[in-house]
Amino acid sequence: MLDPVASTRREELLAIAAALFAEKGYRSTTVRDIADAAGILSGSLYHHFDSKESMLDEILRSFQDELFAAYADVLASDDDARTKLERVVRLSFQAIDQHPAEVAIFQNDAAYLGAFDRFAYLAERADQSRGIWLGLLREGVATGVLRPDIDIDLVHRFIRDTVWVAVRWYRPGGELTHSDVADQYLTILLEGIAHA
Amino acid sequence: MLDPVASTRREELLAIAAALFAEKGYRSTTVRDIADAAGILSGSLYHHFDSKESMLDEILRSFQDELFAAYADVLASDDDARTKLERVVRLSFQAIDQHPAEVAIFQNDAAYLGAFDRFAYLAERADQSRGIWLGLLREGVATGVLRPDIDIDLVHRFIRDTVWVAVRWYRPGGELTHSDVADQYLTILLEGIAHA
DNA sequence: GTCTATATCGCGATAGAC
DNA sequence: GTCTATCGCGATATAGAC
Repeated sequence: MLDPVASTRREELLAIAAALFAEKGYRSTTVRDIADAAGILSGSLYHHFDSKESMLDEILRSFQDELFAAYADVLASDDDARTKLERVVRLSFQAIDQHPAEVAIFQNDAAYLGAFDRFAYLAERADQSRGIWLGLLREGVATGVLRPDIDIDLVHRFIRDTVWVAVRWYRPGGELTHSDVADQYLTILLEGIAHA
Repeated sequence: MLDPVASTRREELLAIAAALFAEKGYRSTTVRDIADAAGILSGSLYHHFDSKESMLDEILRSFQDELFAAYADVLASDDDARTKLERVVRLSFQAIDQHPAEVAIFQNDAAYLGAFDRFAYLAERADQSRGIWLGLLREGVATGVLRPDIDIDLVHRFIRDTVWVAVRWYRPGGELTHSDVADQYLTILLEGIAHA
C-alpha cells in the first residue's frame, strides 16, 4: 500500500457492498444495488473489480485475517484457560462491534459459499476456530476451572452460535457496548441464570 | 380436509419445497429447483400453487400455528416459572427435531420476509414469542428462582438465539436426541459451565 | 396432473466512447 | 473513472395441448 489515498474509492465501494451483502444476503444483492448505493452505474463497478465474487472475497479475507491474528495474540499469552476463554469471547463481541457487516455475511452466507473452491478458506477458518475453542475448553476442564460433566463439543457449538448470532441484534453505538454484552454473556455462560 | 388423500401430492410438493428453501434459502431456490426435485416441470407446479410465495406462506403458517398452540398449552399449566421455562426450551428443541426445514427457513429468511405485508405475521409471532419469554423470565426473577442481577432482555436474546440457531447443526435421527440437547443446554443456561 | 412453448423481466458481465 | 448500450442467460409465471 504505497499510496493509501489511491485505494480510498475502492475501499469505499467495498464498504458499501459489505453493508448490502450483510443486509440482503450475497446472492440477493445485485451489482446494480451496489452501484446505485455508490451513485454510479453497474458497468462502472467493473473498472474497480473483476466480479461481484471478487468483491465478496476481498471483504471476507481481510476480515478473517484480522480476526485470527487477534486470536493468535490471545493464545500466545500465558493466561490460564479461563482467562483466555474470556478474552476470546470479548474479542468476538468486539469484532461484531467493529465489523458487523463482515460477521453478518459470514453468518448468513458461509454455508452456501463453502461449496465453492474459491471460498474453501472459510471452512478452513471454521475448523481453525473450532480447534481454538475445543482446546481452551479441554484445558479448562483439565485444570479444574470448568465443570467436568459438560459435553465439550456441545458447549463449543453453543458458545460459537450465541456469540456470533448476536450480530443480528447488536447495534454499534447503541445503548449496550460490546463490552457490556460480553460481561453479561460471560456471567450467563460461566455461572448460569439460576439463583444459587 | 374432507379427503386427506387428495391433498397428499400437494403436501409432498410443499415438503420438497421446504427442504430446498431451508437448504439454499428462499430467494436462491428457483421454482425449477423445486420442480426438478419433484420430478416434474416448473410449469406444472402452477397447477398446485399460485406462486412460489404462496408455497412459502403455506409452509410457514402451518408450522407457526402448531408451535404456538404448543406454547399455549405450557403457559396454561400451573407449573412454576422455572418449569415452564424448561418446558418451552424443550418444546423448541423438539420443534427443531420435527420441523427442521421450517425452523431453518424462519431463521434464515424471516428478517427479509418481514418487510412484505404478506409475511407481516412473522413479526407478530416474533413479538408474541418475546412476550412469552420475558414474562417467564420476569416471573422467575420475582419468585426467586432466577438470579436478580441478570438483564432480562439480554437473557431473552441469548436464549432465543441459542435455541433456534441449533437448527444449523442438529440432525434428527443423529447421535444426540433433541432431549439430550435440551438437557445439556438447560444445564449450561441455568447452572453455567464454571466449576463450583 | 403434466406437458410444450413462450412472454417478460432482471441478472452478471462486456466493449468502447468520453 | 464513469457513461451508453447491449449480450446471453436464467428467473417467475402463463396459455393451451394432451
